[in-house]
Amino acid sequence: MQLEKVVAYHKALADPTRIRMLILLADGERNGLELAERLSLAPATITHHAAKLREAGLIGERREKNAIYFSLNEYFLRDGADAATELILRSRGGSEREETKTEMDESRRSGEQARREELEKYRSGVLRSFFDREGRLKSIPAQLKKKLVVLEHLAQKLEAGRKYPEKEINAFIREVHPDFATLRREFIMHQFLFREKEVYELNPVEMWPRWAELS
Amino acid sequence: MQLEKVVAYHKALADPTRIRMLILLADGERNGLELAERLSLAPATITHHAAKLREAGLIGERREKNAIYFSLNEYFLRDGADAATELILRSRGGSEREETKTEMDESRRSGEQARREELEKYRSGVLRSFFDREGRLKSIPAQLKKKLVVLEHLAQKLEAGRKYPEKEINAFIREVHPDFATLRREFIMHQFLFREKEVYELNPVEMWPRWAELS
DNA sequence: GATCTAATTAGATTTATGTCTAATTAATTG
DNA sequence: CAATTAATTAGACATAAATCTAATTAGATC
Repeated sequence: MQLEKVVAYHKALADPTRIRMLILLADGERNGLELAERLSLAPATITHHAAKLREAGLIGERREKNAIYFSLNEYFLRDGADAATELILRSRGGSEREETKTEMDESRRSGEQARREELEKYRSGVLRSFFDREGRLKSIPAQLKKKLVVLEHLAQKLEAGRKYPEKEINAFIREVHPDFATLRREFIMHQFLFREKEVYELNPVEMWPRWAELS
Repeated sequence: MQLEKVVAYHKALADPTRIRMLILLADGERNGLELAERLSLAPATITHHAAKLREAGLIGERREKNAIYFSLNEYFLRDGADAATELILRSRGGSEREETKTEMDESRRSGEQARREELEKYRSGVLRSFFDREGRLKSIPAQLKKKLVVLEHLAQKLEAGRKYPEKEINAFIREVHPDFATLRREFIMHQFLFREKEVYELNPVEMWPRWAELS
């Protein structure tokens, strides 16, 4: 998933030897033995680190004779850095009030409490109007906020960390609505689920969209 | 040093739990127990991760009552990402020829060989004219390229990985030139050395400036 | 095909890291 | 000051990671 990608990227850069390799490569191609020599390491160690950099997409390689020349993938380097900040900061932005709890007096606090209740009322209202008594989805809401409420409700029935093959996801969705293809796509688009080669998995809740902040 | 800072930053982000904490914090302050609850972890685990995020400067904290509220330091998040790409890509840029070894025929190759010899000739020329027979520096070159040759020459006499207290560095420099303050500053400015509270240490050679590419 | 060079794999070792439980400290409130 | 709540520390455990040596594979060359 996105999260794991970001973690892998940072893991790749979380070692001084690998950074030094990249600095060297930023200056031009180098083969394994050259890198080993420059960094005073055994060739096997270079192979080890090269594998990690390769997985993160940070280097390219090219064979010449029986040597392999590594090069820096500058694009991925910049791109990975962006992906991380975006993943983390994506959500934040809407409210932006930044009002600390210290400053909140009792009346405000109960105002917050009231808001929570109001949201829950909105939520249950949406659910009541879009699901029938058997728990089947009558239709897919057109309005974004309502759609997210519905998707969240369904996503909560899935198990965190468990891997669902496509068939299973389809079956799960079909239990509540015939158009499993559309709903499956919505789950992906809105980051409730992520797919990795035909296998679906729940994203951590922090990555789910926050409909409460929508108009 | 810079390198270690960059590594520490990436280490901090190289764990899914910590990323999830930051995502949560991007949405607003949270105290330890709240985080533990949201992530289904023991409070002690949050303390552990908070320490790492704190070291990397990625979070701020604020005490209220007997709870501690953490918040995302958005500035450091973006800044750290930049620092990394800059450290790696800094040097590259000058030549930019990007001509692979495959394309190089024999004549080109010997041209490269010739260049290397020429550089070495330049280098020894500079050293001969700026150092006297006792190995003392006659004067600090004004021209950047020559200055770098001189600094590199001196830096090579220091031991990689060893920590030099200020006194020692001063003594080392004074052996070849009376103005140790100026030279010490030059070493820092040009990234041969880095300082961390009165202690100096050699940067890895990849971080040294490449005078060969200067005019 | 024998030889050489470069890279990889396998396996061992050591160190670092993430998580937990239990005990402890810190601050707040009755 | 007793009781409560939140955070930290200490220690244990399990897993992951970095490095090395030795053996193996891959390609090129004689």
